[in-house]
Amino acid sequence: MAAIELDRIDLLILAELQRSGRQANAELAERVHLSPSACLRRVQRLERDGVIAGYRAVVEPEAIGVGLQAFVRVQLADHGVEAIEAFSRFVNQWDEVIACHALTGDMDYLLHVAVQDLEHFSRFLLDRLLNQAGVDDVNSSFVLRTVKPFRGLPLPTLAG
Amino acid sequence: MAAIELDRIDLLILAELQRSGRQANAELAERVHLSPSACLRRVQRLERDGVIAGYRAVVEPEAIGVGLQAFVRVQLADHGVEAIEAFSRFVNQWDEVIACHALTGDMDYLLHVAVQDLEHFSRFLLDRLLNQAGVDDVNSSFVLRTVKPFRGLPLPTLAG
DNA sequence: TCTGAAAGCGCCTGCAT
DNA sequence: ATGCAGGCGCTTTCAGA
Repeated sequence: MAAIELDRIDLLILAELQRSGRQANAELAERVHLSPSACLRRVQRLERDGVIAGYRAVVEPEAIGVGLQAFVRVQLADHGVEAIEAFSRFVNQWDEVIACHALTGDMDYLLHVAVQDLEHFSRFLLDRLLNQAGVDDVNSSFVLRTVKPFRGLPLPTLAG
Repeated sequence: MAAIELDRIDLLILAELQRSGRQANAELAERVHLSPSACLRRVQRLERDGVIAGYRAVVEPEAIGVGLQAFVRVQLADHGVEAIEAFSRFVNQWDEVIACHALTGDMDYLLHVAVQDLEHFSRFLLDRLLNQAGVDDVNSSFVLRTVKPFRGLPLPTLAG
């Protein structure tokens, strides 16, 4: 999966599509100094090879009523395979959890949570996370300010 | 900015575009049971009002050599306005930092870091974060597994 | 591989409802 | 607000280098 050759132009295309994923192929072609047909073939190849996994609209949280985000560090009560898989199923079906990673360190998981307000978060924490998921300990931190929003992954050679 | 009325169809459109941001307008229109022109108008309005902030290609980390991700909790040495702004400038210009939030709790910031490998991370930590950014203390956790990748924000009414 | 041309399709503006 | 119709631009395929 990691043995796909990407040349300089591929990386330029990826950088452009991470920045602006819906620009017309003609425009993209001009930016990377290629003809539209050659550019399209490269994009389609990147999609087929799974380098580009998809495209997503970036939605402004406040516009849809997401007024509070939190990062919740979680430790499970039971580290058996079944408990781990059950926890994975739960976080995948809860919409408030917008991302979840298993981490090294003294806590097992880091959850990125998006909710309307503190009351919504409280319900999520008490009714769902602490009640259903087999969780032993949680540690919540609320987002005060987004210093750097996600704008895409760093690309080799183009990066510093 | 938060006083924009979104009806049920707007939310359906947002859900669709978060899932698949580059689908043709005709396809989107059919999915939300609208004519293409009516659908396009709504999408353009959502873009103009800033509800849709943009579109982004989703790139597979491993395909571009990002083999290690980490979450780094950071405490600043100095909490003056200048030190805070300097830190913000640094994380915004470092490509390895793919997201950064100021948090409540005993640490000031949470950095989401994407690098090639542990050696790359080591250079980032020692040369950049600890050396230049006015940092007092750091706590790094590495991503073992992504249990739930980011797939978009939760939308009211459509969510549970 | 790329470029260039030709054909088909979808976008996007009118205007009417 | 939605739907319909037209011009226009883009996407996409196919030869040729």
